[in-house]
Amino acid sequence: MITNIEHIKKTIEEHGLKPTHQRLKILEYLKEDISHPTADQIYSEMRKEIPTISKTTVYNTVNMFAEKGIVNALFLSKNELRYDGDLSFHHHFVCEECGSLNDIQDDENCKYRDVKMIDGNQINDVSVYFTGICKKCLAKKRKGDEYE
Amino acid sequence: MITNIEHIKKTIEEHGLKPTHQRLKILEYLKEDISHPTADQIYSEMRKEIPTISKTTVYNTVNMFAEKGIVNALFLSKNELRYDGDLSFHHHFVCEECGSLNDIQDDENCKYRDVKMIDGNQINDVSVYFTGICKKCLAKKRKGDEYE
DNA sequence: TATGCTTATTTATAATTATTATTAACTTGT
DNA sequence: ACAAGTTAATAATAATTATAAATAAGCATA
Repeated sequence: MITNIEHIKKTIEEHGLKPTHQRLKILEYLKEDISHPTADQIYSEMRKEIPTISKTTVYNTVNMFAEKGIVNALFLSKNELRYDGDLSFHHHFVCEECGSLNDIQDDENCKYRDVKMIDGNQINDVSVYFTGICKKCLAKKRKGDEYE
Repeated sequence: MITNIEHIKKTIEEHGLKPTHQRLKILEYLKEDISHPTADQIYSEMRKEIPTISKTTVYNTVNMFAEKGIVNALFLSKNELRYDGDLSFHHHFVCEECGSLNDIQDDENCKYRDVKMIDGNQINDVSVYFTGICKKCLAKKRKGDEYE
């Protein structure tokens, strides 16, 4: 699926927002970048193309996007609110060693996917977060062990 | 299960920490209170019994507890880091309307409970967060509809 | 049991950082 | 050109962390 600029524009308009230059660029970036950037990282990236952009605009825009459900806000660790333009059902893994964040594809182990109601509460969304030690850090550890 | 002060003390010592008055009281509170308080709420509560306690101590203590795995840190929304003294496997539900936070007991729908490895990454912990509209807010809405 | 010494812990203060509020300037469509 | 919405610059707020001084606890020695 190609996420071209026309598609981006359509998404923004469909949610009742005007497709301004800033909004188009920010959403385009969030759809293409898989690193789940913070508002500050988005700001730095946007300044390359829109040098006059302000942090306020970035915050306003991503907040609106998140409210409208155009992107997902990820609460992964203290002082780090990240944004994810990938709306497909997937999970997130944070490495306790290096702090890296990776997507985990749902493999049918989470049966909550289609749950609509629990204990009388209406469920709109489910997020699954994993923490542990990532592939790379495990390899590094094993390599370290050889010389101990 | 009674979480008495001796048990609290043992838990702290077993994790290599000295069972100071402040630490005992903070952990005792986190084990008894089910409201998942923020650091600030813990600070307010502790001042009732330890009027000289500082915020720094609260932050240091809960950070250490979370690092050692004595309590869980919950990242639920921006600007709100909450702490949970209940280490049993359970999930959390945040109401989009009123912001309330409730526990959700695991009902075997999350098969990730015992997963130890995904894509070569070592999994140490899994957290499931639900968002939606809580029982109370649903009732309020229905009541409101009657008069529309 | 008391005394000093050492280290860990707590406290008070200041600094930092992420985010939001405010308001003026700017765009865009009619 | 006008009106409405959007952006940008600045200031304000709030959560958290850093720093360093004060306190408390542990322990050996007398």
